[in-house]
Amino acid sequence: MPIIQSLDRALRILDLFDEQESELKITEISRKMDLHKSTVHSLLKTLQEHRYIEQNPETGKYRLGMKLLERGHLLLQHLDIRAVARAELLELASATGQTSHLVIQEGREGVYIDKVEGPRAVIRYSRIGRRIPLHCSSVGKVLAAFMPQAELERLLQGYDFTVHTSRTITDKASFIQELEQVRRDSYAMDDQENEPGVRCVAVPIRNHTGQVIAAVSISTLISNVNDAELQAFIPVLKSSGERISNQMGFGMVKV
Amino acid sequence: MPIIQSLDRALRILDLFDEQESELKITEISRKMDLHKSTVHSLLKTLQEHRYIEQNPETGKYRLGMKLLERGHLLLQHLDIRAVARAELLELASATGQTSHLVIQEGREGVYIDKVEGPRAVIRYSRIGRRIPLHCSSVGKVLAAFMPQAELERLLQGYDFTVHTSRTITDKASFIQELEQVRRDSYAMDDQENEPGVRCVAVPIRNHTGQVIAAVSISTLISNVNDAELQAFIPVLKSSGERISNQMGFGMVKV
DNA sequence: TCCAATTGTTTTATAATATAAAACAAGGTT
DNA sequence: AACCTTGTTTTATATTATAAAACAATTGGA
Repeated sequence: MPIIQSLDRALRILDLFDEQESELKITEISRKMDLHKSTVHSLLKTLQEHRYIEQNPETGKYRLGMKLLERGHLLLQHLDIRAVARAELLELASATGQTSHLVIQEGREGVYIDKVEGPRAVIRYSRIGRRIPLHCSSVGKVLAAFMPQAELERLLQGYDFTVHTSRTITDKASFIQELEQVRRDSYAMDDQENEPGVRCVAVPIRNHTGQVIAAVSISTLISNVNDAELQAFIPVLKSSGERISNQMGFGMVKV
Repeated sequence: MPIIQSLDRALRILDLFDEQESELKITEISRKMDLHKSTVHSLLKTLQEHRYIEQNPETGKYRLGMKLLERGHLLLQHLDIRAVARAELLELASATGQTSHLVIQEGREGVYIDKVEGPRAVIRYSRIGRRIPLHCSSVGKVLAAFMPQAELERLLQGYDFTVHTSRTITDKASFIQELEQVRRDSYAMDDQENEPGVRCVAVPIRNHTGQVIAAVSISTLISNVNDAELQAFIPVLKSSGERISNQMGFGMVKV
């Protein structure tokens, strides 16, 4: 495998640090790497320029730099939530027989980014990439309920509570009350508010900082799924949401 | 400033990724960097070997690798302990009037990584970055007592029990016995073993896995602090150590 | 289905750079 | 004050990184 020796060496310098050794001297690195100290110096100065390494001004020693944190966070953001959630969506669809969705927020709407139809599913309208309103969908209520307060206030400025069915929430005060209920219950339901005859429940998905980044839901027809069956789906869905969140880093102890 | 060009280029490749672009093709990187694609390929393969970059097997594109997360977490650990402990050191110094230290292990010694001098403090010899022996200091005894058994055995192989005062422990058997006492008491004391006239007590700091990663101590002069006063410092110090450990994730249960 | 275009990967000659020896500057210890 | 250690700088040259060329694999369009 082709390799760039000087890059290889620099990355191995980054590996020298561990929990006990947060700082290292040039001469220590030189000895551990069996490289001349002026070679080590050049490598360190390049790493330093890019902020992967910094020099403690008090001791002259070197330590890991903030760029690692920055790039590491970016990586976390990129972890494909779809890939992580896919197995859970399959499991939900199988366990309930219904359609399960994965939705993220884009601006003032939700967007379907994945969907699995169960064996008894008859919900066909949703499509990946399609948008869904926040005020009258279970996933939308979840996303709105758990967004930061300031962001929610900005969202509601001039928000258009379009009527979808006779049961749609159409005023701000009722919506806010609904969101408080969602926070208490840790799930949301839209009971024919978006589509006549269709009931959905949704729960939040959190990332490593606890921030809600998506919602996962189960969608049903009232003609196919009675009240008791729907209620029984809620803990199953909650467990699923928790597992996805864990895989997204939520609950990982601050390290 | 001296610079390694190939390292510089590799680190700039890592900078190309952002929130919108989590994956990049070799040809895209080649164009953005104005480098030949075989040059880019070599850089990417070296980064990949060290897990700073990985290749999506489905698309052939490249993305940031898990090593950034790992090194980033390590950095967080290093940052946190000083920042987290700083407030406690200030509190300890204030509450006891003495000097408080934060020490981590490096090889066969401890290293001061922070220090706060209290209003009644007269201990001046310690300096950040300075090393301290494990066998005759309170912080050293803590670090040795709570390290993994195999690591302790390796440490003691050929360990030089240098004499610092007439009270220094100078043989392995006595030292091991002392460490057993430290484990039972959950604190260590050096009673003029490192420096005549100086007595110190120290307690462990644990991370989220329970591993001891540092020690925090109070240092006193026997001429300024009598036995009863020193004994009264111990529970204060223990509480401080526990608070620091909690902030380092120790004791947190995974959701 | 076939073919062209594009992209990823490999090889290797040589232009360009990384390396370390030597020297200097700064800090720490005795 | 003197000596030792460590960090930093300079520069000749040994060594490597680079890219041109070629090949392999994949993708997209007709």
